Amino acid sequence: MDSDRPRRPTLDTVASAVGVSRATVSNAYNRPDQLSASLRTRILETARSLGYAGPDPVARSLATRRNAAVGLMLPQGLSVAFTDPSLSIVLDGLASTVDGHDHCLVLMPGNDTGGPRPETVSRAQADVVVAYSLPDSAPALSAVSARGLPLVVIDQPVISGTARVEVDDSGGARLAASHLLALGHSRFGILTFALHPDGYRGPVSCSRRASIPFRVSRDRLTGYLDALENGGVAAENVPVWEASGSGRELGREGARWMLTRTPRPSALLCASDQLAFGALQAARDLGLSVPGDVSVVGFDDVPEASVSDPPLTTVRQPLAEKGRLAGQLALKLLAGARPPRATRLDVSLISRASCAPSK
Amino acid sequence: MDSDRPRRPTLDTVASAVGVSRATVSNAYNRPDQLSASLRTRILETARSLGYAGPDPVARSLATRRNAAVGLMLPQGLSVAFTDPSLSIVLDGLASTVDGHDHCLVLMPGNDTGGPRPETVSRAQADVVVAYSLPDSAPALSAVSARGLPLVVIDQPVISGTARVEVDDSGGARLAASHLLALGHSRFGILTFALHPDGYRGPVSCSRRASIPFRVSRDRLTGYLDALENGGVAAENVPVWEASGSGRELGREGARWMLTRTPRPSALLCASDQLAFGALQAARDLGLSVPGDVSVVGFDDVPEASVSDPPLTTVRQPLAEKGRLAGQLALKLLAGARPPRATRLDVSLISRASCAPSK
DNA sequence: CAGCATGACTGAAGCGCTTCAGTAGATCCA
DNA sequence: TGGATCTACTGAAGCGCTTCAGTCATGCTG
Repeated sequence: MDSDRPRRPTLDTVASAVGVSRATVSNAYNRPDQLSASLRTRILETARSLGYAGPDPVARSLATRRNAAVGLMLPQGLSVAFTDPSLSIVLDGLASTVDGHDHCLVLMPGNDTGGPRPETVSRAQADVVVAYSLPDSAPALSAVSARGLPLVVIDQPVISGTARVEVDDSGGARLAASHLLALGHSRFGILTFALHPDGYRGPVSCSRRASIPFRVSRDRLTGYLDALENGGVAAENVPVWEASGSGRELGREGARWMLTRTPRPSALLCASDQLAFGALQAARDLGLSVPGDVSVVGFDDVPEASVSDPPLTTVRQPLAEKGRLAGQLALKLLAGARPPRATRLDVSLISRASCAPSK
Repeated sequence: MDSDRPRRPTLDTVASAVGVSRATVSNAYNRPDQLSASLRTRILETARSLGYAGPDPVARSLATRRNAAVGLMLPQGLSVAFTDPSLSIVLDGLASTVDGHDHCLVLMPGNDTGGPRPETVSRAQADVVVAYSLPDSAPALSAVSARGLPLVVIDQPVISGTARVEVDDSGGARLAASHLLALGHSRFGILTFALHPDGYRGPVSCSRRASIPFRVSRDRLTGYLDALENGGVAAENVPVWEASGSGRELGREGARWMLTRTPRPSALLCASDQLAFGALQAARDLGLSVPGDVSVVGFDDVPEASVSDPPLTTVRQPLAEKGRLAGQLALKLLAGARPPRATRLDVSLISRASCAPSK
């Protein structure tokens, strides 16, 4: 307020105000043991009175070559992403791990191409990146490796040199399908979320079932179909509906289609709990009883599954754990560790009231 | 493992490989018009072949003194935050605006104190910060001003020198309450989300109604009560339940309490649609018909409100617009604009099937 | 009291990039 | 032909901080 410009104070400002070297002021903030306690308080007080808010994070990052930030790449825009409770839970595990270690989370929302733009990636101030369920060979992935940043992938296929945490999706799907087979069902319908990053929603043709870039969708779908084949149900006879996302309304739409077909399926396999909740609603809309007229299985076991009407039979995966683990891996890579072999988390079938024996 | 890692190439590496100055390489990336097209491609190709992924974002930020990142401060951890669809929508508006202008979003999740830790704030590499519905006088807010960063607040009280976007919460609440009064109701119950950042949930005592630090909760609550007083219903006779957040389950719990009181309210005013959905569920649990036995009004008008069972009468606020506006304001502040006066968005009552005349 | 740790602080070399005032040569116009 | 104007590129000064090899008193040991 007195000099030429209201330039923000820097380390130098403080240093010369106190009459010490810049290094000492830096130490006051970063290595309290390197100077006497009295000098330190003097420095900190002067800093406060000058309106110096501590070392500039960017300059610090440049000097230390560390950002204290982990980037998160999402397959879609944020609203789509956050409407999905299973993602929220994973994210929360990730964020709290990362925040607990004084690291920030930098969001890189995806767009239509199934992931963040490469430029977004190359401008992001992060020193490790977590990719959540991107389609195979998303451009964002190569952008990360071009920058030489360590990468943790969640729910993705193998990319060499990266850490990975995943879940046994096809095993879980088989669990679900086998459960329904054991209950005597023989007319099935499958509700899945996006198989391709093109926004399509509707019945799934054969050609569309080939070369699915989203690993999770692919594994769950093939898990269902494999188990059904083993149970004597031919894949051709199983209608599949692809929703463009995992929203409840999308599930409702798909289930409506499914439940108004002839013959009507007696059991619905849903690739997520959200889709299953939508299916529950669709059944209600049509005056069908669950599980009286139709059985429904979900996937994820989000908290609401235990209190829905009826409570949902579903495949549990440890969502929070997944996020936490990804966060820990990211921090380890940051500390210089080599990427460990993939961690695979277990799934299990949680049987509730949305399934009943076939009549 | 820390040994001779091949140092990443820098601008210098590329410059001397091509045989030009560093400035020219920089221009190749940032000001294509400053050099001949042929030289530019030669530089870019050499860069690629050297494995140079473009200017380092941190160094660039230091030199330009801009981060191309906006920070977002949230009142709570991410899962709580993202479970709330209204927040998701706001966030999406914000994120897409910001991403569309090549800016990243840096997340600063809150903790128990009702906002991010001050250290998180002072280390964040953002050059403008958006605060979403923090409690009055959260420490994070002073941390922002200590750093001299421009600030945009959403749903907050006035903080001088900041931009602000808000909604007429008390007006909306009055709309909702007046609607029910007009339908002849006289026994009310109010379901609100957190009034204080202490995790409490349960009935709200008088002392707790004083000095509520969350502006939104405060305005909606007083809006309801004002309108009811005007309609001849004394505030003392209106039970209020405070949920610790805005989750559906929390609403269900509160509504159960409300609907099992004697006398039973004939109308429930809910501070969010999520709480209202929970109330719908609670009514169903208790075998009560909505709106036959009890009328329910929400707040927000999230997409699901139009398809719930029954469709929800609610107060609409332009959520996506709120986020978009906040993003635009942030970008403007970044461009050097002075904080404009607060933008207040309109609300309106959307009448659906969850309310009926009192019997 | 020589010899030697120890504690407290400093100087200066970066970290990788942007930017701006120049400069050298080519082009143009009269 | 002689300036004026362009075009294409360069040199060097930062941006604000960390860090590491010193320096210099001071206290401790035998």
